Amino acid sequence: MRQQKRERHGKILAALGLASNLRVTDLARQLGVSTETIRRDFDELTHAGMLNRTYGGAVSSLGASNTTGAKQDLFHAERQRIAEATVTQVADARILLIGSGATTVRVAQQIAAQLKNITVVTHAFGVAQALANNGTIEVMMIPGLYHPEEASTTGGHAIVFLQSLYVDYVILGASGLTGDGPGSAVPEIAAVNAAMLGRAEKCIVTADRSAFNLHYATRYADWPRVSKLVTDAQPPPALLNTLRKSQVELLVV
Amino acid sequence: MRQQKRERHGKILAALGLASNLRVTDLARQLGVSTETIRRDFDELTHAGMLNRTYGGAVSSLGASNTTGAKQDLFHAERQRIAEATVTQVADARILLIGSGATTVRVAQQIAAQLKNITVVTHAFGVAQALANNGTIEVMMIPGLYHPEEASTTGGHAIVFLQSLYVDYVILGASGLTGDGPGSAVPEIAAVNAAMLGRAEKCIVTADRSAFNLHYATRYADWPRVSKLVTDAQPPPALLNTLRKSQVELLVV
DNA sequence: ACTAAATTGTTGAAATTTCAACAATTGCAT
DNA sequence: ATGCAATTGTTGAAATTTCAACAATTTAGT
Repeated sequence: MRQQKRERHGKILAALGLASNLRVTDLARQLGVSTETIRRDFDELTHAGMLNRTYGGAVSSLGASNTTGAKQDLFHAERQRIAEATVTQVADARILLIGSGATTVRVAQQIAAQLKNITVVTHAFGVAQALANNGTIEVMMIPGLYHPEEASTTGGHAIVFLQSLYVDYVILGASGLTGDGPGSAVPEIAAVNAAMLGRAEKCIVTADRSAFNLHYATRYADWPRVSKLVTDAQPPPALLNTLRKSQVELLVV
Repeated sequence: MRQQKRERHGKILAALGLASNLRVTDLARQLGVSTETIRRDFDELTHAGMLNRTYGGAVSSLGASNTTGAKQDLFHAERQRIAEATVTQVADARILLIGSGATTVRVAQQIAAQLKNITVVTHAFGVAQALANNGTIEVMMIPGLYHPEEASTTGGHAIVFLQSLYVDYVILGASGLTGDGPGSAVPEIAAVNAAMLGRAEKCIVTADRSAFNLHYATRYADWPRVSKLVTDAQPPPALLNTLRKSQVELLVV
């Protein structure tokens, strides 16, 4: 009967692929064994790191939680400081645009906590949901093709929509910062960022130190068009020089 | 106090991003409210299609379809049957519109599992995220004001955007089905639904039996404009009669 | 066939969750 | 301020799960 156990474990894992969460009782009936057997199976599979227990059941440990989890934690504290500093820069805003990325979502959470009675236009799902907490903020979603990895809308519809806007500030993230300008690893996002850039009085770029000197094909702006750069470490000398020449206000937190 | 509720819902959603599964008890202690409050929050967020209940907790609905939990979500199995039946009705579609609600999110999950190379236009975050995994489906988000409780876009921008579309099918949910027509509990959603209705060759309404004879102020359609109704139980006689007179094709699964 | 070990089932009590009904509180409009 | 509606808290009983202990069954090796 040793083999039946392996078979069962395989079935359990397969079932987890179909259903995000399983219940001890259902699985016992489904596989024709007692609930205690399933419970013991869960224990073993949990120990092997294949699933996580819930009260009465189990969920896959391969869920969406760990996709970006580790990466986000890496600069968690830094992003928090960047977000807090960025919010102080837009305290007088009445309407603003916010781009996509881990840092901008953090900024949105800070805005939700500190500002009131403003309007935010965004193409990032995470930003919209972060701002929804605050009942006094109106959130406008930009149309477009949904981009799963960035959880944002992109494409022509997004860019056309932006043409009819003009706001106080635009807050953008960046995965790369070079002498040429800020860039994004995702071309579709870069295109939307570029379109956003022209639609605001002032442009604030936020990025942590990991973006320094990272070069991506899709640069979305020239430095002279950027008003402020908020980051968590002193940029390398060459970049620093370009920033000064381009009159970009630098904020290191 | 309405604001605290939205805040909590946002925190719950955020917590789901960190931990793939949450427990009612933990969340209650963490947010400093009673377990019953969390339970009610879960109910509402489930209705919006943002999460799935487990015994004692909840998991993100972004995973896959959930074949368990008859008692957890009272109409879980029914919704699954409705979703499966609905997909068979649109198997020949090349482009379709999908509305918001727990049932339509489930339909989207089924579509992601079964259809390929189609375009879906939606205003519901949950629908977009459900379809994202299937690499062959193009998802277009409708612009508009973000509505936290329904996790959908609404308002004038959404309705104007819809005017430029014409698709094969539109799939809508309904919180109430009366002799007058299908209705939504949320006026903003009803307005978008009404706008969607005119932009498709055929209109399919999906609703579980709990919607029968529920009357809301915001009816979004007359029955003659509905092509099919997919539900899980025989409607009451009066409604049945109206459906027949209005030539609504009825599908009970 | 026999034994020892592993696996699985059974049972009842304890812990936890759910559910419904009702009370208390809060927010908002008149 | 007053009243109404929405939100939240409280309570106790019912349903469900967990846990530990023990019994029954199956497997593997000799």
